[in-house]
Amino acid sequence: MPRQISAPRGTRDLLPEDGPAWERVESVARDLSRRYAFERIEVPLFERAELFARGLGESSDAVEKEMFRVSGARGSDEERAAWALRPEPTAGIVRSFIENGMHVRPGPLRLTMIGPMFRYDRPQAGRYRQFTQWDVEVLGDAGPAVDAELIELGQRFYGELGLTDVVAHVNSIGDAACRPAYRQALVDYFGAHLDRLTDDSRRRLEINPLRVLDDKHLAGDLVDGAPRSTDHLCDECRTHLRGVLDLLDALGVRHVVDHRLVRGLDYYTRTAFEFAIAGHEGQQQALGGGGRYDGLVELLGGRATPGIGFGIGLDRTVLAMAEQEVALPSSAPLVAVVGSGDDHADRLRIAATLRAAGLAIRPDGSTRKLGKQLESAVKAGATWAVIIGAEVADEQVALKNLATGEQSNVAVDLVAASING
RNA sequence: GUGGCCUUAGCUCAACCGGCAGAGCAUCGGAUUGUGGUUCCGAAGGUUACGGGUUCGACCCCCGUAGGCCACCCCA
Repeated sequence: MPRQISAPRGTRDLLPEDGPAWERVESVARDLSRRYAFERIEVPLFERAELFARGLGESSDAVEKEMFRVSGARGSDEERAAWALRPEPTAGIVRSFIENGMHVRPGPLRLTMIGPMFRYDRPQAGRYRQFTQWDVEVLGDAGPAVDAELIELGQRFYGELGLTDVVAHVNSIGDAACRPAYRQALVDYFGAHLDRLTDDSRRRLEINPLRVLDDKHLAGDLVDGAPRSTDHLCDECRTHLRGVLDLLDALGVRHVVDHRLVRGLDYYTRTAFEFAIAGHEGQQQALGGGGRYDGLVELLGGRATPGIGFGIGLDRTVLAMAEQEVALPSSAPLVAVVGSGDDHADRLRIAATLRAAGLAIRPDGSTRKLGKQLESAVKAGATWAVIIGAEVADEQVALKNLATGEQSNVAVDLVAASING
């Protein structure tokens, strides 16, 4: 017996019973993408590692310790270390935007994608090394209206899935004009309380002071006394944030201003937001997040173009739906086609006819007795059975409702209407 | 990357102090040749995660590895 091989750490298989919830989540995401006029884009699952290092920032966790390196079979060590699986979608999409000269397209450009992301992190419930995100990006729109529109879109997504208790956390972390002063204010403040910081935070204070605010070990009074980014915004950033918040109020979108929300990636400017679910204080409460990245396109070599987007974690969304026991819409009826003896030609012929009429058909391929075939049909989730007998000579079959047991002879042409009626 | 708990049949779990690995559910087959769900009978399913060690003897004790869960770090 060969040794058994198991799935890589931090990955899992989606099994047939997981299908309906994922179908639901993906179909709502796709339908909202359509209704919000996003166009589909696909970019590679791996890129040059340098793209992520430059785009997300060397000091971001995703680059510093979660980069999932891949190597080609040939080439120098240098070449083989040059690739990484994407930890998030934005850098690749912006790369594609620049590379394909998309700035000449009529803007603003609204792009969307659903696909797997990879982070070499320690696995935990709701945290995987391969996970799936629904991503939307808008390039070429600097105004606050699009910020509000995206936050509203995220909230609508959860709402349409039946997830309650999702709150949008919103903050502004300023831009190139005002962030340096805010950084300095944080350095001054936390520098005066070095003894109360963790080692990690002391290190962050030098590399990226904003992220000290992320530290959950920070004492409450230290947090309350810390400088707030919203108090250090330049006029443009303050006006922008005001605009976003006013629009959210006008739209009735549930949100809170969260002064500790700074986001882990370096490319964000101004608006940062996160969708958090209640009841997960601390842990994996972030179902999705995003923000504005007005400097990223230029940073990656394109002409200056404002951008904003979000990524929503579909794994955590599915998990939250299971926890809250959200009901899934009932699926289309499944019809089994059963018969007796070796009448498979009739079974398959009628199955094809019914499929052409749009029904989901599961023909029984066995020669087992009818009772066994019906039993297996029920176990497979069929709600109707088409039983083929002598009447097939007149293009008639017995149509049985497996829930009620009712049965009657119906012309093959009328089966679909009988079931759907 | 740090720490704690855990791993026995597909699933949920038993197995006394170290003495022949079991049950329920699920699966498959059968209960006088055309109708399922209940019931009854039966079958199959295991290198006890993997590798070493101690012992006459290891699911059980020791070491290592892998994986899972939880809490950190951080995030989706």
